[in-house]
Amino acid sequence: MSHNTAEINRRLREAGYRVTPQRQLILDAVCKLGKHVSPDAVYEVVRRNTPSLSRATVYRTLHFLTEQRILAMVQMSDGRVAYEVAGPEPHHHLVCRTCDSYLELPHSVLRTFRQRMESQYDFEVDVSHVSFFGHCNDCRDTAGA
Amino acid sequence: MSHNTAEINRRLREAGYRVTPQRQLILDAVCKLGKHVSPDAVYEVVRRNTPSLSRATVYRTLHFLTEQRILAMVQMSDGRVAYEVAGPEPHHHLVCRTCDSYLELPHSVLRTFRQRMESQYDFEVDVSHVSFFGHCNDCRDTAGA
DNA sequence: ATATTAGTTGCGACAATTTGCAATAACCAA
DNA sequence: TTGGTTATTGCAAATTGTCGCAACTAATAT
Ligand SMILES: [Mn+2]
Ligand SMILES: [Mn+2]
Ligand SMILES: [Zn+2]
Ligand SMILES: [Zn+2]
Repeated sequence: MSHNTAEINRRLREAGYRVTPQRQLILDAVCKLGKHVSPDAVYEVVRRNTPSLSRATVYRTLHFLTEQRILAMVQMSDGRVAYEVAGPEPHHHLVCRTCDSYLELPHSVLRTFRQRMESQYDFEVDVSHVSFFGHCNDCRDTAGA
Repeated sequence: MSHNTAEINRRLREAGYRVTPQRQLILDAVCKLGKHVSPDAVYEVVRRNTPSLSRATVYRTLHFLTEQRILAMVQMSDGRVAYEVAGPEPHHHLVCRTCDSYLELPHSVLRTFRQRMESQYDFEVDVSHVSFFGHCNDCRDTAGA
C-alpha cells in the first residue's frame, strides 16, 4: 500500500499537528516494508537513515499515525502489534495462532454484527481492523483443540 | 465468580500438575478481586500474604490457569490483558475505549460468524472470550469518530 | 517416615514499551 | 527574515512482561 504524501501532510497541518522528518521517515518505512510491520523493523530501517531517531519516537509516531487513520494497527497472535498503511476501506484479519499467517477479510463481514450490537446493546463497535484468532486450514490437524 | 477448590485441585493433579500454595493464592486473588483483574493487581494482593512470591510466577500462573480453562483472559482496550474466573460457558466482551467499561455477550452471538469463516475461508476461529472495542452508550457523544 | 522424581518457583538478566522532562524545531504571524 | 508559541523529539528512567537455570518441593512409591 502506498500513500499520498502531500495529502497527508495537509491533513496533519490542518488538524494542528506538525509534519516532521521523523514522521515522514517512519511512514515511508512502514510503506516500504509492506504489510504487518513490527515497531522494531521500522526502527531498524529509519535508524539507518537517522541514527539519532529514538525508539520512543517510533512507538509514539506509530500510535499517532494510527490515531490519524493513516496507519492501521493489527493484533498479532502473540499479543504484539503490527502496522500497515491504512487503505480507504478497513479490512479484518484471521490470524493463525500456530503459523502466524493471516487472511484478510472484507470490511463487510462484520456489518450485520455491528448493527446487532448497536440495536441490542446501544454499543457502537469499532469495526476497523479487527483480528480474529484461530487456526488456518494447514494448521488445524496438527494444533490441539 | 467463585470456584470449587477441591474440584480444581483434583483436575490439576489428574493432569499431572501440582497444587502449590502460589497457585492457590493467585487463584484466590483473582476470585476475590472480581472481574477483569490485571496481573499487577494480583501481584499486589498475593505479595501481602507472601512477599517472596515473584512477578514471574504471577504471570506464569495466570497463563497456566488460563490454559487449564480455570481462568479466562480478556483483552482490554489499551492492549493489556486481564483475567477472570472462567464460567462454565465462555462469553465475549464489548469494551469501551473511552471509559474501559464493558458489556458481556453470550457465547452464541458469534456462532454464525464462526460457521461462515469455517465454510468460506477454511479457518477455524477461536470464539472463546473475544473482545470487541468501541464506545458505550454513555461515551458515544463525547468520543470523536 | 524417607527417598525419588519431575513439576514449579525465585532470581536475575533481558527485551519490549511507556513516560516525564528539558531541549528542539515546525509552524505562523508580523 | 525574524521571533514567539507550542507540538515534538531524545534521553534516560520506569514499567511491563519474558526467559534460562539452579534450587526447591509436591506427589508418589517404598
Ligand atoms: Mn492487513
Ligand atoms: Mn467477562
Ligand atoms: Zn496456520
Ligand atoms: Zn464508555
